[in-house]
Amino acid sequence: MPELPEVETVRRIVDRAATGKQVVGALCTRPRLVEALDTELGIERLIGSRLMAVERRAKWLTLRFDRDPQVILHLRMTGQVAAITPDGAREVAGHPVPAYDAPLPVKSTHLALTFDDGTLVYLQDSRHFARLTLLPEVLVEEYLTGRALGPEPFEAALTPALLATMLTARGRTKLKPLLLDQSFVSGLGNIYVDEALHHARLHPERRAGSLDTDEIARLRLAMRVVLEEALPIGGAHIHHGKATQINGFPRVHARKGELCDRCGGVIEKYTLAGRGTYLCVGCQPRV
DNA sequence: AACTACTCCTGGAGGC
DNA sequence: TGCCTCCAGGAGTAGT
Repeated sequence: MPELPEVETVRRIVDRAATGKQVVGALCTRPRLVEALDTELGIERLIGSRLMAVERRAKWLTLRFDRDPQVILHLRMTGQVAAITPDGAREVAGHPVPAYDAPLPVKSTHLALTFDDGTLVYLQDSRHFARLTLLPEVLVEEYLTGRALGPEPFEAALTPALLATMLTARGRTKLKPLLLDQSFVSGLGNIYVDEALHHARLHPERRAGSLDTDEIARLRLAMRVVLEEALPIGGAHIHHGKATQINGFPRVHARKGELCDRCGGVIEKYTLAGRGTYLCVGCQPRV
């Protein structure tokens, strides 16, 4: 599922392919994908606009144009973005379905932007959860602020001391649902929470307030490490509950029944907070 | 504050 | 092969 590394990969792809170029065609085949705030609805209103920057905050992308409306995009669970440049080169990121080398567009291609040099940007979303918001520039910041996003794990502001304070404030909450809560820390989703907790050798049901100083430091480092190692490989490669390991990642998620690379323990799966949760019984003790 | 349940939605997997 | 059922979960909201 698109989490911070996958969304950052999408950001880089769209930025490389289309920043500085002008929209000459905009087509949306599924009206519910697009919502408009304080502005007229209609993706075709982007025609004539020049893309100035592609920004990311947690899992939210902002496409900045030289005139309104601006675009905020969230891929949710099954969003996928592809950019095809005039030389035929293609870059794809996000959800693995459809296959990255599938001919495009496909049935689930709901949005197509054409730029002035012929570059195409497609949005696929088989389950229709992705949302694209059109809004005036003056509302972009307010919209993102309204998401009440906590700090991203990379932010310098997220010091061990701050994390300790935050954990204390949510002392009775189990780590897994807490790390999934975007208002606590932002950017992690189900995959990276499992990976971070495994890296930190912490059980997903540990209470936030029960961590000692060393464990807090481990958790902080772990969140950074798992995101960092996923970025160069374009995020996790998980398809139908099976992980394809690249450079040893992911280490637990979608690896039920396999053995932990670190301790040789068995990786188990169960449901916690309504989410498929993977952990190593060897190195993530309950206590 | 913490937790559960529900909504959005479809494609693929598994059962028979 | 074909039908059926179930499951996957990011964010938002509502209810306990």
